[in-house]
Amino acid sequence: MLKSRANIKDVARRAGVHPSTVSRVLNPATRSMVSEALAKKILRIAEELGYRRNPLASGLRTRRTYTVGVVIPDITNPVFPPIVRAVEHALDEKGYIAILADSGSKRRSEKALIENMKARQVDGLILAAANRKDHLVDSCIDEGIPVVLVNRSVEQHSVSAVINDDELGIDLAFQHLIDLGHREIAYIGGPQRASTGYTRYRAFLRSAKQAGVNIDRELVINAREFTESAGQAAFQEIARTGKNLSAVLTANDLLALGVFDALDDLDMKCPRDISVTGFNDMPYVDRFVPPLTTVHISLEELGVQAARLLLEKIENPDAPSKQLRLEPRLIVRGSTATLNAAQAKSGNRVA
Amino acid sequence: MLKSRANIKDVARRAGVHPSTVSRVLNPATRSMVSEALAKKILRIAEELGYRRNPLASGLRTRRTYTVGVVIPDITNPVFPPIVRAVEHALDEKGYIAILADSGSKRRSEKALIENMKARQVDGLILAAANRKDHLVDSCIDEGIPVVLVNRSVEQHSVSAVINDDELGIDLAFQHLIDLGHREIAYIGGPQRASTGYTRYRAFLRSAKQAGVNIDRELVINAREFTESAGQAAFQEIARTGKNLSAVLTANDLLALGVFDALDDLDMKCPRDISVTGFNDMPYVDRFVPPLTTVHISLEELGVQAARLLLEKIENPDAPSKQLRLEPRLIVRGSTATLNAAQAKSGNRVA
DNA sequence: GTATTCTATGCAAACGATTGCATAACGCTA
DNA sequence: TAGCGTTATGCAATCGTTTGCATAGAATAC
Repeated sequence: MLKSRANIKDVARRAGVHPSTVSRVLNPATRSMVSEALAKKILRIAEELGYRRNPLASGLRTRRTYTVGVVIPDITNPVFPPIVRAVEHALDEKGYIAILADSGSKRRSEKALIENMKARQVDGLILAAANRKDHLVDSCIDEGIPVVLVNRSVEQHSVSAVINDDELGIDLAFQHLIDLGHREIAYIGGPQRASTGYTRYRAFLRSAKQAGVNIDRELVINAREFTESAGQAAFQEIARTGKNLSAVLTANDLLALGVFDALDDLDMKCPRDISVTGFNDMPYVDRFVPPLTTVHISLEELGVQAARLLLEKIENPDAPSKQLRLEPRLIVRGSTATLNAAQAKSGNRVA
Repeated sequence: MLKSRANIKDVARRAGVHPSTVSRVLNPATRSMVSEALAKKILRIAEELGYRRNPLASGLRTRRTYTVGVVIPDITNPVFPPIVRAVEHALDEKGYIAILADSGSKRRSEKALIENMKARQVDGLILAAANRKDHLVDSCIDEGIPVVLVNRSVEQHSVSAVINDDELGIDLAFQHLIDLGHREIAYIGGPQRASTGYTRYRAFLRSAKQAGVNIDRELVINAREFTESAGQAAFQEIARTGKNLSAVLTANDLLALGVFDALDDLDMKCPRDISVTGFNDMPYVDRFVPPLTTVHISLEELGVQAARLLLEKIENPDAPSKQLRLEPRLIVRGSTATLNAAQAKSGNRVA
């Protein structure tokens, strides 16, 4: 990195003023402290020299770096790119940059990532992988670092978050299956340490109860991770019970894809033999075999609102934390179908 | 951001030494300048206090921020997340962070993004959206900023890049179609300002010439962008010619998806009526209707090597630039089929 | 014991930008 | 013109870290 860029001293030298005057002119909040004629002259010279403030330097002094750490569990999970893009664009509009960290599945690594970001004096953090009980989130709050969670919440309610109405989403999917005539419904959920996994599971049980449908607990499995392979394994486990079922409601789209894979292995067809629903409406699920019926959440809105909440928190640290709950909707595609006569008579003994 | 973190002065005070001594101990390259006993004491205290170096401060002094700018055109294009993840992981292993910028389709915005990164003294840039003639790349090189291009190259050969052997990839796809008996082959390419668009187009023409196949130039269209909608529009334009064809070779997977959409609109089936090939093997193409035959490139390897090349360039700025060319391979799935008798007889007059 | 050489540590300045305080300059009034 | 009040600008220190130079202290040789 060559020293080829103009700095404040260069501008000051050419304008024949002190660097502090240049600084005051370049900051709109202090510009009125300088005479208008001189301010104009300084602004012109700064532009001629292509001067750009160095946020490293100013951040050292002001403790504001215009930097936000964005920690996600897996950028290749199609749910996250739209979120990240929306976050990055919203931050950029306000002069902030996003430092991206993909934590993978290792929590220890995430601790290091966050420490790294703290050392760099990030102005705040957007976290997409918090656990319901999350020491990392706790410690950031304790240190006064603004934090916003995306699509997750923690049990400590003083943390800002943008989430979806998971209860409504699961209920929409459940009612859809009921309306199609399904009664023997399996559930494949996600890890219970995540609020989405926990809330969607409880919502499933409640929807069933409210619909007066008796759920066979052997048909309810919470997978270790929200992945295709975990979904596949969970369905295989359900298949081994030999129980009757005609539909599977899953806690996210990747789990549903895993169910598709398992059905392929068993020479079964969705939705002919088993109807399947997902959650998230991640990109491209409309192109799958079959196109996935799923609960749509607005990924972009998640990102935009997360960035907005965080910027507010940065500007006004003492303001109370907010939870924004977005409303999902059901998108019916080809993975769910009316319970047919053959299914109703013998069920689908998947063994 | 509260001032709650230990700094070098805190460590020095507790150790009873000067801050410069602490600095020397904490840098492995200068540790031997301090006595072993004192070094051990300082390291222990630094750990007790949870000290972390602040790269903003050290970067100001040393002009090394351990920060890399990563500029991509669209994080929601499934080709990029695996690349970004690989980049981010490789950088993280060496103590660098990735500043992510998603430029969208606006070149002006990209100029601002890069200027923003320069102001923050990034140690280098990884660019995934360079044009063949690219003033932004030129200016970075002129300023001595290390740059590595991903999946793109520029005509100025002194720029480091990780690319794929596009000629081989296109030839593999072309030969595959020839082997299946296709002779009336359309081509939908990408923007010619991108090296991938240009090189794949020329490779298509050359493969046809070498195979002794006469290509109808009305069946060759280079789209404005590498998007589904551009691919769809391009195929619609080809359909309007009323020319016979039995296969479409596209320059990337998104264009191929656009062709799928256009075929749906025309009540035609792939591969029954038209075989289609893509390029990149982006995630999930194996789940589409039909599963896409495509040229596989290793996205993760692109990212890993880009990060590696850049780190080398940062460490050794005067070393000659390198181009790394990765070998693609064909993945045959369900979007291509043998030319059938009915097709061969009447061709597919798509009008 | 004294002089010389080597080693370990401290000092001060640098990096780029900001800001509280001091004061020079300007404007107004008697 | 002198005195007072206000405004505009400069000064110096800060932020956290690094590093060339100076020198105190230790070790060695005579």
